[in-house]
Parts: sequence; structure tokens; C-alpha cells
Amino acid sequence: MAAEKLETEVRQDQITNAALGLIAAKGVSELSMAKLANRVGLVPSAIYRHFKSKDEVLDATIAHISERLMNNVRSARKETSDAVECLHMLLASHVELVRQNRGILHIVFSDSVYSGRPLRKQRMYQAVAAYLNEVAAIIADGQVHGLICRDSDAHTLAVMFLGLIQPAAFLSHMSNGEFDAAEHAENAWKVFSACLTGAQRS
Amino acid sequence: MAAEKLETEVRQDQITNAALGLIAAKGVSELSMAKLANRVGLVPSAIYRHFKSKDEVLDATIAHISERLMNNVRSARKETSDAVECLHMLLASHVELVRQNRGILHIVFSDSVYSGRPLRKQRMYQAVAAYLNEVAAIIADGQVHGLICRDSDAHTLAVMFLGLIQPAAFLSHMSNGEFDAAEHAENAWKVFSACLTGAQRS
DNA sequence: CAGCGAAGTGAACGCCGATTCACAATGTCA
DNA sequence: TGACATTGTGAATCGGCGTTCACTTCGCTG
Repeated sequence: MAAEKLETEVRQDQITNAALGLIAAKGVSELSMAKLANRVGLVPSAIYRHFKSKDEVLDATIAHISERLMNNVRSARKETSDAVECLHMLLASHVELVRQNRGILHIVFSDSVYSGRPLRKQRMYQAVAAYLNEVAAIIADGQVHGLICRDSDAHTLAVMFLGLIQPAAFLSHMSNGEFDAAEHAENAWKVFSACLTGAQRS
Repeated sequence: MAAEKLETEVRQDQITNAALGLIAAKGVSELSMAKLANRVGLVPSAIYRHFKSKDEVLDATIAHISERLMNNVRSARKETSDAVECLHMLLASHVELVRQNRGILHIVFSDSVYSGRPLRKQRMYQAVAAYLNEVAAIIADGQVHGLICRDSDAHTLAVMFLGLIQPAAFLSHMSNGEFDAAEHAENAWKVFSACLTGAQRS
């Protein structure tokens, strides 16, 4: 029975990954210490060698996701200096990230994760806000260089950019993947980018 | 102690309203039969006189919301025949509905509501899809009458329309109302409507 | 090789929440 | 008024889940 002994660091990684996997399959509310331990090949109480509580596991899992998301932004920004192109790449990588990690959707579209944990909710909001600020910065950059029209506020456009992804992700989530988020994102991008660049008739 | 005796129909209304209120305040995961009963002025077991289970309560609550949403669509459609104007009104009423019933956000951005209940999830998806079909119909109408350019698929535009609301609602939800959804919707609408009508330069 | 700390085990605890059931109160209709 | 159905009550049940703890096992280090 006895499971192999591994360092806490390794176990923490295994555990957060297992958590994300379980969440992807069944939703956040179906995540229990028992199932989690079972998936890692441990006994429930063993989890407490590596995390103080279930909340800590969730926090770590979320932090893990946030990092990956921000990496996306950074790499897109380094790839090109054309703001419009950059946004297009960011859109694609964002959709892809979500497609490969369905657990992200379950977490974002969850409330059991936040209710009764104002601090976590706040942290998540700040993460999203930080992401939007990055997007707004890219847009503002495009406006300065004349690639994007200046009629609209960069921040409004940033939220609209999120609006290209979120409903698609939501529909994909609700339809269990039947709705093709990538396809919609691509179609919507055509409209939106025309909007960004084309409205220079003022 | 004994609570007044009321007809099941009345109680069912009271109960679903109380549920929506509790959800608005604390989130779906904080909804319990005990709190629910307490809010209505009953004892937990009394709820079972009017609903077979907690799931039934949630189902009824959701159905209640769906109805209101569809009413919004209908009344907006009857108000005007100008497609663009109609969408604008629909946007406003949608934002207002969500603003006044924060519980809706908690339900939509929940997973405890769906996980393990594929039927309910499917029903919710169909409700959203039906809403989008209505929006798409309005847009298609506008395209026929030349008010909206025909470059893009009506359904894509409908999902984008949802994209004007959803991220704003999400941010408002995450920031506990700090983010002003109505304001963003209004700003985003300017961009989007210009997009709809203005792209007729092809 | 002795010992010490880190990692794993399994049983048990405590809590909370959904649901049930026998019983009481109420309202209606003949 | 008397019977029957409906609604409300309170106690009890039942299960699940997070967490704790005393103990064991493993692996490194002096």
C-alpha cells in the first residue's frame, strides 16, 4: 500500500495538477480531499503534509493558472510590435489555454471558489484587472502608432477584447465543448479588428 | 411559533424569491434548506411540502429568471422596429436586470449549480442559445433592411453582443459592484454599433 | 549503524446539511 | 359539526467531508 515518498515540492505540483484535472472533469464543487488524494495515489491525511488546508490547495491551483496566463501575455508581446497582430496572437493563445485546461473555466465560472473567501475573490479580480491593463497597454500603444483609432478609450476596448473570449468560453463550457470557441473567436476577431483599425473615418 | 398556513403556489413563489435573495447575498454554495426556510419563516422540513428536493427549488428559481429574461427580449422587440435601436434597448434592460438581481450573476457564474446535473446545465445552455437566436434574428432583420452591414454572420454578431454584457457583468461580479457594468456597456455599445452600421465601406 | 526529521497511514472526530417521518394545527366541504 | 386533505413542526437519521492524531516507514546524515 505505502506510497513512494516524495519531496513536498514535487507533491505540491502533483496535487495542484490533480486538482485542476478533477475540477476539469467534475467541477469545483466535486473536488474533495478524498478524491484528490486518491488521484495522487495518497491517503487523504497525507495531503496535509504538503498543504495546511483545502483552501491552500485551491489557492495554489489558482496561482498556477494565473502564472500561465500572464506568460501568454508576455510571450505575445515579445513576438511582435504590431499592436493589432499582438492582440490577435494573444486571443489565439488565450483560447488555446482555456481549451486545453477546461478546469480553468470551471474555476472562473464558479462561486464556491469565492463565496466566503473575499480575499481570494479580490486576488482573482486583481489578476483579471492586471491582464486587462496589459491588453489596454497594447491597445494604447497601437493608438499612439496610428494602428488603432483613437475614438475610444483603450480600457473600454480592452474589456471588449475580453468580450471576444468570455462568451465563447462560456458557451463552450455550458455546451460541454460543443460550441466551438476558437471558431467564434476567429470570426469575432475579424469584426473587432476592422472596428479597431477601420473606424478612422471620424 | 406556528407559521401561517398558505397555499403551495404562494409558498413556492416565496421560496424561489428567498432563494434568489440568499444567493445574491452569499452565493449559491451558501444556499441551504435551513437558511432558506428561515428566510421564509418556516422550518426546514416544511419546504418539502412545496418542493420535492433542493434541486427542484433551484430549478424553479432558474426557470423564474429565464422567464424574466425572455420578457425583456419580447418587450424590446415590440418597442421599436429599428434593429439597432432595439439592440440598444435590449442591452440596457439586460444590464439593468442583472444589476437589480445580483443573484443571477451568482447562478450564471456558478458551477455547483451544474456539476452533476447535466440536464440542468443543458437546459440553461438552451435558454442562452434561445436568447442568442432572438438577438441574431434582430440582427438579421437589420441586415435585411440595410441598417446593419452584411459582412458578418448574424450569429457571430449575436455572440459578440453578449460579449458587451458578459465581461462587464463578470467584472462587476468579481469586484462586488465596484466595476460599473452599465457605464462600460454604454461605451462599448458606441464602438459596437459603429461597427454594425459603419462597416458598409466594403 | 544509530537517530532524527520528513512523508505516509488509517482510524476517529465533529460538523453540517439534506431528507424523512410521526404528529399537530389548520382550513374546507358535506 | 365532523371528517379529510393540506400545511407546519420538531426530532431523528444518514451520509459526506475536512481535519486531527498517534503511529509507522523511509531516507539521509553524522
